Amino acid sequence: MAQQKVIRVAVPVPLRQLFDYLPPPGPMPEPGSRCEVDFGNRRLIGIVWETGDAVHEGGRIRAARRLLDPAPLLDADLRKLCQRAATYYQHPIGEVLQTALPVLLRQDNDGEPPGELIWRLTAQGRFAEPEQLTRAPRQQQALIVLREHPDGLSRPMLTSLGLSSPPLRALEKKGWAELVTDAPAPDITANSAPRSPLAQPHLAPGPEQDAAIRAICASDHFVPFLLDGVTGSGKTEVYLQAMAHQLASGRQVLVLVPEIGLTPQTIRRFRDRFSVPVTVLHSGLSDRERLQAWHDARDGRAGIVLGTRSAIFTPLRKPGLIIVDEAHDNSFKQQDGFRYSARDLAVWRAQMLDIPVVLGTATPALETLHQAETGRYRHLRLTHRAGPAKPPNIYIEDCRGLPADAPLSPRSLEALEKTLQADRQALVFINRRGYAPMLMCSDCGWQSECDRCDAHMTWHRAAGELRCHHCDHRRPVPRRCPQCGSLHLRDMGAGTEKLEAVLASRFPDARLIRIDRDSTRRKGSLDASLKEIRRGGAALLVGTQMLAKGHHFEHLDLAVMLDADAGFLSADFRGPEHAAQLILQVAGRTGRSDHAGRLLIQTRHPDNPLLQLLSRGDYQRFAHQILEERKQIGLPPYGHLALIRAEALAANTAMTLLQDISQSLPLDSGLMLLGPAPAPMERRQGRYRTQLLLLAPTRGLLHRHLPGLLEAIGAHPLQRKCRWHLDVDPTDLL
DNA sequence: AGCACGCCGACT
DNA sequence: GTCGGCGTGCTC
Repeated sequence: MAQQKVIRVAVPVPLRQLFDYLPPPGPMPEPGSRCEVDFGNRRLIGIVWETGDAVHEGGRIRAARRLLDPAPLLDADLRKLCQRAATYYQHPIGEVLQTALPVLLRQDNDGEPPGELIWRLTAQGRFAEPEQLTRAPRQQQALIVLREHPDGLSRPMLTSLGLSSPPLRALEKKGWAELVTDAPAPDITANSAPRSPLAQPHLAPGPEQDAAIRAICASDHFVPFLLDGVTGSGKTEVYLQAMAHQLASGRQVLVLVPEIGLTPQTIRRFRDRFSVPVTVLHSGLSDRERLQAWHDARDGRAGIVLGTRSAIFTPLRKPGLIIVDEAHDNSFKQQDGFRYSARDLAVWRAQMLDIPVVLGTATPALETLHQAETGRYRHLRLTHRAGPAKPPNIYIEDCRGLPADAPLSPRSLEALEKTLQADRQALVFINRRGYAPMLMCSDCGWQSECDRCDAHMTWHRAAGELRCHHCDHRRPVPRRCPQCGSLHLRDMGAGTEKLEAVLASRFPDARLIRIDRDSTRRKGSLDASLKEIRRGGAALLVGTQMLAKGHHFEHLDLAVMLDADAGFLSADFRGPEHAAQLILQVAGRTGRSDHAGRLLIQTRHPDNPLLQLLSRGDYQRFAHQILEERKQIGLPPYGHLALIRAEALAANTAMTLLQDISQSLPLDSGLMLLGPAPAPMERRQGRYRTQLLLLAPTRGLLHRHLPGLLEAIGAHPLQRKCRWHLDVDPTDLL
């Protein structure tokens, strides 16, 4: 009898294997198609991963129920990417696919493009006059906008124009507007008459930009580029011109940006330059919109796909180029579940597609820089700011003599004052929300500690609460010390809220704008603040990372950075690298075309040689210094890391598990074990956390040991009492 | 991860 | 006498 044919299915369960099924009735399914299968006593939607011959070793083989897709949903390239990622990160393939597919395709949907929903005016609405709506300004605005776009507008477009649903619904009720399904846009990769993808002419590139553009456009095969350009050197213009080259020949471009970088300004810059459709994938999309975007990309209707981390899995009909902007940014690494690096996947995907990939940044991750310097990536440098702009000046402000309760030094205050007097804006950057990071009793020494974490609770003064920033546990601020009843409670340190108060009393007439997660919780309030800033005029901005990343402010002359020391003193070996990237990013936010900006770094370690290098704006030398240190101890990029974290409710469970596991490794393997040791914050959200770090001189050695290690954990009796995961190439060790 | 099976404590 | 606690094992 001939061998029975089976399909091997990737099922959405956390198991590192495929499951064999007999093919469902009908045509033999192709890899990449979804099918419904019985699994245990559940029914699941899996992806046919491969076909093969049945090997019956006792295990029964059930028949798949039905095939959902007549043609594969995932093309061969995307399957290869997912497979490689599953192997590399040792993550269950079924869960990798959950990340790669839009939610609606993980379910029993027909997989057909839904057609885009478009708002447009009805015949009646076209004769309506905005003056009739003076009492409903939002509806009036909606009516005006829709009048200007007779072909209608999609919800994402309306959102980007600042229109929300309620006023549109109100117009619909009046019979003036309607929601219709749009006819599909044309496939831009099809062989239509060649036309220019440009809606606006390019800017004239400088010599360095020109060289970079030529180099990228000259490669019609896989070449990884590091576009290493200081802030203001015009990386975006390089992207745009390289993109135009691809778009003109009917190829698509995939652009990845950090989570926080997907701002309306960025999107507008791409939309303004090109006449081809720009599809934006951001967290605000509904499942339906996400599915629509996925199809637009796959069917070639999207010329440019712009998105965050997970956009790396977008199918492309005819891909020509991949760009990763701010490629050093940590948000490209997923920090839970399937912990992939979208930056690394971008390079793999480009390699599989045999197309160029550009990693653009002013402060390359040391891994990336090392690849460029060893010749594996092509290093394109933009060393000058475009136009007459001068680089920002960075000053180290010695704060050793500063009293503990004064967050700003006299010199910083003076600089802020001068900036205000010049009718310009200044930013006070502090990476800490709330009023004060802890409350303390002057009499008995009690401190505001979280009962679930080894951390202090932050005083949020306006909210009248103590909050733990690690588990979000909240409680009212005690009036008396909970331990001794004393009334002498005082706050230690400063957060954005206190800075705001300090500045308000020092500069009572100044306009103050605070931007952090607390002040921007309400929808639209971030936009309102940004608008306020862009309006110009003297102002003091107080903010966290949120303000430092992704936005450029025209009127900002000065930045003061308050807690730069924390990064340099961090237990994470990448602390200084990340601190440097942040410092230069903040510095880059200052200045204007004819006037150099200024950054004051307040520090209690003014002699730190690394800080000295940064104050000269010399990231290259800073990076080489750190690379040299890493080389000595074999840390990345000279060595390769994997981290196993485990946590449990009881104090020693996770530690015992990891100890047993680490003993299962051969001693002479060449693998270096660091730990198991308690995590830097051992207790978090009521769980005790332990970690085991594996360091290997070669990637191969590291990866050879991972499957066995995971198997050992899976077989361990304590495994069920622990939550655990493996992080390959961890970026944050804390 | 789910989900069933299985074996010991306080209830209609 | 049963409902239900979560330990253990399995999923083609």
